[in-house]
Amino acid sequence: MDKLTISTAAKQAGVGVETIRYYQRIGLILEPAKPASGYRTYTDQDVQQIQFIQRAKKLGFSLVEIKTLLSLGEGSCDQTKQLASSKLDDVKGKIKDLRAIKYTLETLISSCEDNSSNSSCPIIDAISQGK
Amino acid sequence: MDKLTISTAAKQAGVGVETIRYYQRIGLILEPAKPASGYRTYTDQDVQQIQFIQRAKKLGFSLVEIKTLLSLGEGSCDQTKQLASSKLDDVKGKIKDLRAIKYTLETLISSCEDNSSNSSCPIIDAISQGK
DNA sequence: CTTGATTCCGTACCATAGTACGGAGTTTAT
DNA sequence: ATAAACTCCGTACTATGGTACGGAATCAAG
Repeated sequence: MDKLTISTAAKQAGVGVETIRYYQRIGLILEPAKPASGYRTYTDQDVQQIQFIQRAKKLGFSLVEIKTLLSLGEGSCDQTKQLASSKLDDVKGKIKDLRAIKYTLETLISSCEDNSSNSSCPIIDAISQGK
Repeated sequence: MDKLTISTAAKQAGVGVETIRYYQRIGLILEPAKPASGYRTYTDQDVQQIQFIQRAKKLGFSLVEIKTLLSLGEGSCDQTKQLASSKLDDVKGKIKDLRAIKYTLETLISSCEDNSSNSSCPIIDAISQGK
């Protein structure tokens, strides 16, 4: 089970053909050499690599970061760990920001629930006044 | 203190001139009428509206959603509340996703700390294997 | 051997929220 | 009154992660 066409490889990796081409365009994966005549062929390794990219994406890594991850490979555990740690910091920061937003929205929504007036809106008022 | 130039208005609202023009282009705010000759003038109300937009952005609303918020105004508290509630749901969903990512990253990083090998990396291995 | 599906490749387009550029007109300061 | 600074306006470009299009080449099936 090697020698896949691009559409078969895409199907196996769970992405679209255009996504593979896009990854090739930005240098995230290599284009298999083109045979003298005919279509390029993909291997299981290629599929694995695309799946690696998809899983790294789910962890919040950007394609640029994933490029670094791929270039580091197995042999640079320390640098890889640093990348993951800085991503973890990002994630923690985002969670903190979102929790503040969540709290504010909850407050605004409940102030709206206590509102009997039909000519004013506490949410609009609050945003207008700078909270 | 009315009759501001665009750069004064921008400064007061805490945005760039180009941001004001951009908001006008997408119909988020109105361009003041152009006097027969000379520069358009902005009022304190215009500045207030730009600040409203900035505050709504900080709550996670997109410019399209803010457009709706502005068109609803004071008189549609119910619809405004619905918009805020659905935004709250978004935020909660994002927090949940980020917490899962945070947990995974923490696990990966600590597995890296226990790693003495210099020829393999548990993070890379985990992403390769689909966790 | 012809038809239909696939591939290849370059280029353009989508959303989002701006930022930059360039030339012409206007205003302000000296 | 002239130079510097600001405004106006349209258009293009930025980043991110793809998606779409169109024509030519190639492959697979009948």
